[in-house]
Amino acid sequence: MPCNRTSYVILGILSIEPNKSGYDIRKAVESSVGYFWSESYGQIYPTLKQLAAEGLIVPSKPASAPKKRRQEYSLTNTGRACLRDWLATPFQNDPPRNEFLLKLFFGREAAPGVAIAHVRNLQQKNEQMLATMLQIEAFAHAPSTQNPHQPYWMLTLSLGIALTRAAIEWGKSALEELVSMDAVGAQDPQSAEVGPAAGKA
Amino acid sequence: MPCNRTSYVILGILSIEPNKSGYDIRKAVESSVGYFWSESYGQIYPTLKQLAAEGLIVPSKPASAPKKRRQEYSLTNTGRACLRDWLATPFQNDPPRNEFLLKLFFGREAAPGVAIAHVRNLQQKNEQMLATMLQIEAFAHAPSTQNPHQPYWMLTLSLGIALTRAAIEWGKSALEELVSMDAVGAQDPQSAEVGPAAGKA
DNA sequence: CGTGGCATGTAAACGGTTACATGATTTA
DNA sequence: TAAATCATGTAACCGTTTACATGCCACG
Repeated sequence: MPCNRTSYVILGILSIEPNKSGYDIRKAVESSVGYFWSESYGQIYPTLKQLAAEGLIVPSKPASAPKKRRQEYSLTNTGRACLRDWLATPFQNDPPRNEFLLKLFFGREAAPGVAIAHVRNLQQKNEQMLATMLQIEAFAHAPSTQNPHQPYWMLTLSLGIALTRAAIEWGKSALEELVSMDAVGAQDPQSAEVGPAAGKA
Repeated sequence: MPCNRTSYVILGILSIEPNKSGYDIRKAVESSVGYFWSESYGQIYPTLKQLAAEGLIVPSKPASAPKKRRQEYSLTNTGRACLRDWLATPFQNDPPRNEFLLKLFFGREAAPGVAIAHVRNLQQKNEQMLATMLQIEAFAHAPSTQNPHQPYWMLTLSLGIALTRAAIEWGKSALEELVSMDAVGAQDPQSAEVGPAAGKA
């Protein structure tokens, strides 16, 4: 009866590939869902104990090298059922927290070049991210891997690519706008009403 | 010397419009940066005390109605300097946590219609969000409001619009793909049935 | 007079990161 | 044998949400 997301991430990873240790799971999270999720050891190890106590996973020693100080886990049937239940319930995304947008929103208060620097910084990160995502996509298009999960993985990847591309396009015009604002010149701060958004029905 | 983001959000809001209470600040956050930030009373009220103790804001009674049980605050010079310092330092966005993408990633484990339902759910949310954002944009284009902050606010808005549009476009093709996957799966006698519950090693 | 909104706060619980501690195993 | 990496775990701390408690004020 877990309710925290860490549990489900672990169950999900183990549903794809059993016999993983806490260490493995962390690596797997990083390299698979790393662009939209993360887990730390401080979460993983206690949660593994808890899941085992609840019977959703079972510990086992590695068959190949049973002497190693290494504890592997696999899904039980109830664990798999639990994962499926969670998958079938509506998602609820966390309230977004974007420090970049926050600094841009208050950008008027800062020195003229500050917002520009932030946008350039974001552009750089996004371009790098796009490049690696495209690499992954290209690699996945190779006909070698026939994996039943692949279509779902590709969908998450293509959303990432689409969003990053949109952000980069936005960044280009935002930079133009900010540069032209700088050229026009700075004015002294005044109070005004706080906006926008609000519509607030 | 604050370092938590709540402090800076409060300073930022007060930099735009002084003489706000904790209650006001919460409303202002919701209606201005609400699409990419949020603060709860449990954060705001203690932080206000702390900021006042540090001399970054000053409490005052409302001039119009000094009898009201209401504590307003305004920025001090050091408070404004502190805000500016923070604005000038590089942003670092939180590791993203997207439950939708998580459920999509593990979608193969669920019943066939589950991923489709999630995407449709997301589409609906995004379309509604886009509509309200466009409304705000239209409203802001009215020549009435001449506000020095407006260009920065509009930039955050236009990023929101761009990202949401991209997500909606992605959603359309994702739905097509998922529907066709379902159709193929239904035809294929072996992969049609249960997922990896019985099989899948 | 009662309801709903304004307004301020606090305590508990939760989720999560970070830093630390420890030691085994592999490889150079 | 030294260094890197595999591997497990814990304790402290931080940020955040939630639920709760309180009471004022305006309006019908």
